[in-house]
Amino acid sequence: VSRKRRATMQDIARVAGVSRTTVSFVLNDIPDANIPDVTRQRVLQVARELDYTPNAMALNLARGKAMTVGLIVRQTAEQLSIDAFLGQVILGVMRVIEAQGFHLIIHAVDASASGTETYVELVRTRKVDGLVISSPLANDPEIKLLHDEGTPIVVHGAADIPDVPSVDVDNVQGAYIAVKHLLDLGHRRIGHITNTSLRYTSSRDRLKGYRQALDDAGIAYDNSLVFEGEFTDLSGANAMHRLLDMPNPPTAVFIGSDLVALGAIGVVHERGLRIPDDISVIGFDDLMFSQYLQPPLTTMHLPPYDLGRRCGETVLSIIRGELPTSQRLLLPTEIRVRGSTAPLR
Amino acid sequence: VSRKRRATMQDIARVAGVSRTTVSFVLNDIPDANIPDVTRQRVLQVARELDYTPNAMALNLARGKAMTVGLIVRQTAEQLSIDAFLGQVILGVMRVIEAQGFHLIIHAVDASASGTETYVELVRTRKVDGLVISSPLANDPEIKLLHDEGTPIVVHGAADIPDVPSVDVDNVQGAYIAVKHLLDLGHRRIGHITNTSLRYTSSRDRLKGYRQALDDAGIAYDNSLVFEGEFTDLSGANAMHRLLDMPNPPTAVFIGSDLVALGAIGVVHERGLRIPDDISVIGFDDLMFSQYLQPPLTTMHLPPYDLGRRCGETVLSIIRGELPTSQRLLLPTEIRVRGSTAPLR
DNA sequence: CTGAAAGCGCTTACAG
DNA sequence: CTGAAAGCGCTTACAG
Repeated sequence: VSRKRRATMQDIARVAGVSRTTVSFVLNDIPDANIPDVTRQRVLQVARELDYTPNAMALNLARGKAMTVGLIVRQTAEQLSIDAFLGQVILGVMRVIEAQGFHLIIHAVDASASGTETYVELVRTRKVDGLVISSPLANDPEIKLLHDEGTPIVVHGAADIPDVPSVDVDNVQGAYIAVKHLLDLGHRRIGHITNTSLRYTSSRDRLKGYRQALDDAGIAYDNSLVFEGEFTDLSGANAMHRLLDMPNPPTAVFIGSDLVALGAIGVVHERGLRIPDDISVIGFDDLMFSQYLQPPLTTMHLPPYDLGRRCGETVLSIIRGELPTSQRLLLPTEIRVRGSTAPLR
Repeated sequence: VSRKRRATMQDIARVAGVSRTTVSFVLNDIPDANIPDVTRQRVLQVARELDYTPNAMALNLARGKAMTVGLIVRQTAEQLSIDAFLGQVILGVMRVIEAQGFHLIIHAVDASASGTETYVELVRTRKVDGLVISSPLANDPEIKLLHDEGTPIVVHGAADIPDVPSVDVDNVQGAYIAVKHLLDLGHRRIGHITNTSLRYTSSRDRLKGYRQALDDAGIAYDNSLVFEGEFTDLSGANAMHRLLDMPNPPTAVFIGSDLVALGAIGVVHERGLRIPDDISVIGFDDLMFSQYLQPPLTTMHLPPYDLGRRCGETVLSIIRGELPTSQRLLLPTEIRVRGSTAPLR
């Protein structure tokens, strides 16, 4: 079962009795090269007979483009396993770039690792023409570095790196809407469990929205009502325990991630409390299963596919040398009011 | 912000005052080339100064290897969005191949599309050295074709293509265990909703396990108790409606996918019935959220990360020219008994 | 209209 | 020990 040697342009040239140049011109449909139709047809015919397919490595080397973009996912194995979004984001990026003849190399790097040598290598070796970096930390030094070197790069999920184009969901606004919803229901003592460490901008922005909403309602920010989640259900469970252990626990809680909410909700049930009767819960992300919880989870819906699509469009436009129209693209989020939130009793 | 031109071996050779050959020998640490240490150090020094990184396109062209493997996902956008496994499988493949210096190109192709021109192109253009194909249909003609042409290829999630190496979960055994569990609880009238169309081998194998378990218990197979799911919660809802509309509905149902089960469970609740009191439900896949349902879903646990890992190891060994030790690798599945199944009343 | 030639950046026998 | 040269498979000015 040895691999059969594939035909090259050289082979076509030989069989068709023309030069490699002519073959290249015909196959690439070069407009200026006025190849007579007889020659053209002959070349095409031979190419078909030899089952010719261009060698991408040679072609890309000659053209100086890898025709590949890298998608860097900054998450640990665990986070990745439960991130229901990833598939959609990947798909969005993929569809857009494949439509332009590019392919997608995906690479995961642990959030903990410095990661310098991993994805920087991808661009230094020119295996990729550009990068989409998902969920980086608040200040990844490599990103700025790569960007300053002229690497086409777009950040998804964090946006405070100066000058680097980014696509993100409007976390501040989303969190604001979520907390506003609770306030409108009459809640005044509202807890918050972040989606992850405050080293992540998503987490910081959602906290900011939470604070703004409270502020606008004239409620003082109480730091003892805020706990950090860590992308996991377990972290949500821990935080909820501490919230419920308080002498004066909140009547509602805004959780920055449906996944984290899952663990938190489990704890509420474990303790024999009822949602939303005893405590209202609103999440963030609108994961697929959120609507199936008992009661269905009120949450903020994100557009993961669109996020991927916009990321893809942005890198491509930078690669093509067009400047992106917007340096920073914020996609809106939408509230999905379901059964887990109710008026304060 | 124009991209700065990166140094080439030529540059190093010029600056260090040696030939490109010598540079290549030093940088690649060729054992036979007995380069004197002074020369070696000088070359390495210059390489460092020029911030040299080899050009992957040139290197790969010269070596005739793309150092890339493709992961083909045969799912529609919708399926992909809710497939919580994908992330883990991708990660498993990635970790293994990156450890060997390879990268992962991921490509989704609609289950409906014939898909000939999409991923076959990936290998014809030599953009990838091998392929992992996930969840193909029962008989994808391209796979056999590629395999016969000598393409290193491993199939994940279907395994009845002659001679083509595959890695899968033991679906027959898993389904058998699941149904056996219901039988042991005293159920005799057991419905089945498949995970997807019977064109998929996973679906067929799970149906087979269901039949075997019934058979071993001396229960005749009743076709009217079996409905096809389609990877979606909605399809599960539809099937459950039909099951419950029967004059003599089942007391338990084995659903070939937790996702499909989600829809089915919703219908049970909608109708005011209780799980497991009125009907026992067992799923398959053990998705992350399954344990959080009310009641927690009894289901069969799969090892997605390991599946990815084994797939990666297998393609790599084929690429390296070692024959895979096992043509067909079946990973075991484990039952997770939780609250959704109970003894027949 | 078409070919010879140089180039993309690397590898690797083959000579000295 | 090290260099000149051919090769990987393509592109693309530059001549005729």
